[in-house]
Amino acid sequence: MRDAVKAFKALSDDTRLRILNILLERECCVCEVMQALDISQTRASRNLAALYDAGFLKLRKNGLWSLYSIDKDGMQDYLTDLVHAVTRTLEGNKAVELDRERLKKAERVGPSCADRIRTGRAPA
Amino acid sequence: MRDAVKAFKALSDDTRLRILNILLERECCVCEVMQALDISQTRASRNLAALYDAGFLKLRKNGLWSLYSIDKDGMQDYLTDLVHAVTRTLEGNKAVELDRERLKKAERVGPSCADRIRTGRAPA
DNA sequence: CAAGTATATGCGCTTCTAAGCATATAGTAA
DNA sequence: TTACTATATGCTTAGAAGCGCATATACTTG
Repeated sequence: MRDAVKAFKALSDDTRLRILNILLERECCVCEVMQALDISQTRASRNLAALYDAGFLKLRKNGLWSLYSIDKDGMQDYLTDLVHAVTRTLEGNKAVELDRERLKKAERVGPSCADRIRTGRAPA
Repeated sequence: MRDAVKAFKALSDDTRLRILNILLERECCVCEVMQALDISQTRASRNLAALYDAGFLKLRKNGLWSLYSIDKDGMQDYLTDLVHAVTRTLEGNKAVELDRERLKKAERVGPSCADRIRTGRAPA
């Protein structure tokens, strides 16, 4: 039961549902998540870790990048059910559509650069 | 999205998953929940309220009793999906089976009496 | 090797949650 | 009405969660 509680906890947060949403689109590195959701590096990293710990995601390292994606094959069956439920709850949601838009424009650049994109500040 | 988060929050707790489990068996009043899960009146009442607020339960008042049950018909579709997912996560769980056993022996008596049953203390 | 970069994490702060105790509320019964 | 009973709730406290800052870690490149 601990695992089930953990899974539901992982989904009981706005940020993490939004992350799941963009990962349903495609595999992302941390800095792409930052840009798509317009959030800080710490926040992106920590919430990805939470989804990973709960068993929803898999991680592939490529050089400096941590590439997270939904672990469609490795996931427990009941987690797959939950992801479907999430998909349904997010249908037609505005915030979630905006995240998808920003994801399209996201570049695979690091946190400092991504942060400039986020905040609109000029390069140092 | 607020509602979805609320639903997942409602399910991200041991006690509430156990409550859902016994309500899948049958409609219960608060004191039966106390006895089945071996928990206090406050705890039973508050957690039932949380599941109710999230839209999983319906409430029927009969005299002094508040009778809670899973709102199979009135529930949003995605909540139904979640209840199914819960069912699968609880399959074969020992704690949950014990709750079901205790539910069979539970009597529709009030908190003070139920508390004696729970704690094994002699009547005052 | 040193410098640079993408991500993870320790610490601290703030906010949220769970649940106990005591009490309020509402229905019942004499 | 008063006494009793089932449930809800205000107040409080202990613990957990979310996240920012600074820093550590790990990989890459010169």
